[in-house]
Amino acid sequence: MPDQDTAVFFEVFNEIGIIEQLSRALLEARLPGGLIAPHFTVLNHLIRVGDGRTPMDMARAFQVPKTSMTHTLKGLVSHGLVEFRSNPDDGRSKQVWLTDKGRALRAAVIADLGPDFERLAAGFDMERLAAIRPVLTDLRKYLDTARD
Amino acid sequence: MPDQDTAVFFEVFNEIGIIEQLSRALLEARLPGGLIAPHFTVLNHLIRVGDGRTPMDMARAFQVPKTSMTHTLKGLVSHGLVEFRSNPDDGRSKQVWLTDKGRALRAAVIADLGPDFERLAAGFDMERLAAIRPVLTDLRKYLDTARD
DNA sequence: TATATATGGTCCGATATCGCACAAAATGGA
DNA sequence: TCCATTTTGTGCGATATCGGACCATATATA
Repeated sequence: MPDQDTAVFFEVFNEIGIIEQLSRALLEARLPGGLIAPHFTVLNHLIRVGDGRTPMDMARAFQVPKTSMTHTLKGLVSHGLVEFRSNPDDGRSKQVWLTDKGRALRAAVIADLGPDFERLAAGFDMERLAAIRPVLTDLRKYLDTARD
Repeated sequence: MPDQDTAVFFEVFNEIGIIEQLSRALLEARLPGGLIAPHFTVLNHLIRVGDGRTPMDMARAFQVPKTSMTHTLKGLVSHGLVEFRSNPDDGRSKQVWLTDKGRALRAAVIADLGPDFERLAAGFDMERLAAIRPVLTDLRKYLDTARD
């Protein structure tokens, strides 16, 4: 029988897993053909933390194998949404930079999601949602640092 | 520029996506070889809502294509964790039942996660985590009904 | 400096995910 | 009842994910 704290984690992670699947479906419904959630996630990450990250930086940030990141980036490059530049500080690695097309696509997808979110906001208490955001942010940061 | 409500949804879904990836890594580190998160998720779902669901029931519950569910269930059957029974009410479909081995495995994995969660609980304010759980549950239910 | 070890990225093969098409069975309407 | 439509599950091919191996480069150590 799990104790109280572990039960809370278990239940929270379980709910988060289901919500992630549902929200991913919402997102992918607005992505152009050939792009899936991981592609958008990378574009978004590069906006949030800034251009010029290396593939390994992002593989670690998303806790995915570096081979998966290679593959995702290859898709983004082939669509002209990001570009590689050599890393002046480290000959082994590359930097990933957004193209104008990449920035524009991210903005367009977010704009397209607007009506979806508007519709959802009409049926849910947004005060409660806004209230949990800081906790989720802290939890995300905590889990991110707690893995070693 | 997205309005306030859509921004909240966007940020919450973004945090949830990252937390899901991190928590999935925690889970899969405790699963025996050959099993990945979707396998465990199915076992867990069958405990939560009860045995005897059909593959389509679960594909809908997880918002996953039915072909993906077929594949996941095939893996669980091959490991002896669930079994199919014919559906007396509908000749097209099957029912999925947990085996003793399946129930035991789920319990063992949860037990193995205990220490991980204990360690995490030591560094995070569990009051705040417990407080967001009902909101996540309501959000999950809301999103689940809002898709049509 | 010379060498061993660690790290970044890619290739390759195995498994997972998913859209499409199909067959079997159920449902609904004439 | 008959037939069209819907629904459930699976086979198949294309893409995604991931572990292991590998090379190039950086870092640590003697």
